[in-house]
Amino acid sequence: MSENDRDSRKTSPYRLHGRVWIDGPEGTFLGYGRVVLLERIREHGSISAAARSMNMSYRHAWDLVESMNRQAPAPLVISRTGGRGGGGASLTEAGERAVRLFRNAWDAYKTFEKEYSRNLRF
Amino acid sequence: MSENDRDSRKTSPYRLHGRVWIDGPEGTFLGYGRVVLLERIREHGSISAAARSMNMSYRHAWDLVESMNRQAPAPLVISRTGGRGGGGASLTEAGERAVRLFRNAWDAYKTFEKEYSRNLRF
DNA sequence: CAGCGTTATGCATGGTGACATATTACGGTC
DNA sequence: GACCGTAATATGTCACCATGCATAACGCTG
Repeated sequence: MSENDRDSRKTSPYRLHGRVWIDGPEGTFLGYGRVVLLERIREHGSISAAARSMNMSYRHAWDLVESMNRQAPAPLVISRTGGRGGGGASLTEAGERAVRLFRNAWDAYKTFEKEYSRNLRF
Repeated sequence: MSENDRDSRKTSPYRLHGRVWIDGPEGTFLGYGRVVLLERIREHGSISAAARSMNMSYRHAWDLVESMNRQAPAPLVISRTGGRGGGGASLTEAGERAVRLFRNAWDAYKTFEKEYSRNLRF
C-alpha cells in the first residue's frame, strides 16, 4: 500500500485504486513486483539476494525471471552458476529497457489515478 | 478477458492491462464484478437470480452485497424476504449512483489503457 | 395452513497460488 | 580436490478464496 496516495481520503472516504501489468505472449510479462525484482537483481547481483531483500522465496523469484526471459525477445537477466561467490545474475540491456518500459507505464497510470481520484464524489 | 482490446497485438505482442477498483472504508467497495452484480440485481429483481445469471454462488453474491451496503452511506440494495416469489432484491437510488460512479471510472481507465497501449514499444 | 422461492447464515470442501524444504549441479578459490 | 554460495529443480505444505451444501426464517398465494 506504500505506493498509494492517501491524501484524497481527506475529502472523501472513496478513492480510485488499480494495478497495471504489461502482458506478453504467455500472459503477465511485467508487473510491479517483477520490475522491483529486476531492480534488486541489478542492485545485488544475484537472484537469491534479490529475493531475500524483498522477502520473496527464491523459487518464486526464479519462476518470475524465467517467465520474463521466455517472453522477451532477448533475456532480461543472465545468470552464472558456480564460480566466485557461487554464481550470480545481472540485468542485460534488454532488462534495463524493460524496467524503463514498465516504470513509464506505471507512472502514467499513477498520474491518471491521482487525477481521477481528485474529483471522485459519491 | 472479454473486456480487453486485442487489436494492439497486431502491431506488438505487448499490451498494457490493468484493473481498477473504488476503495471504501473497509477496502474494496466497487469493482467490475461487483457492479455487474448490481446491474444483474436490477435486471432480475433478486440476488439469487443475479448470481445464477453470472455463474456466481449465492453465498458469494450475498457477501459482496453486504460489503457494499456496509460501506455506502445508504444501502445500494434492499432485499425483501418471504412473500410473493419468496422475496427479492432491488437497486436503490444510491445503487444506481454507485453503478454510474464506477462505470465512469472504468470507462476513463479503459480510454487511458487503449491510448497508452497504442504506442507501447519494447 | 401448506407450499414455494428467496433471504440469511453456518460449515465443509476443493483448487490455486505462494511459500518452505530438500537436493543436485556448477565452477572459481583456497 | 574440498569448500562455498549460488543456480536450478522437484516435492510437499499452507493459506486463502470461491464454491457447494445444508438449514432456518420469512411472508404472500393458492
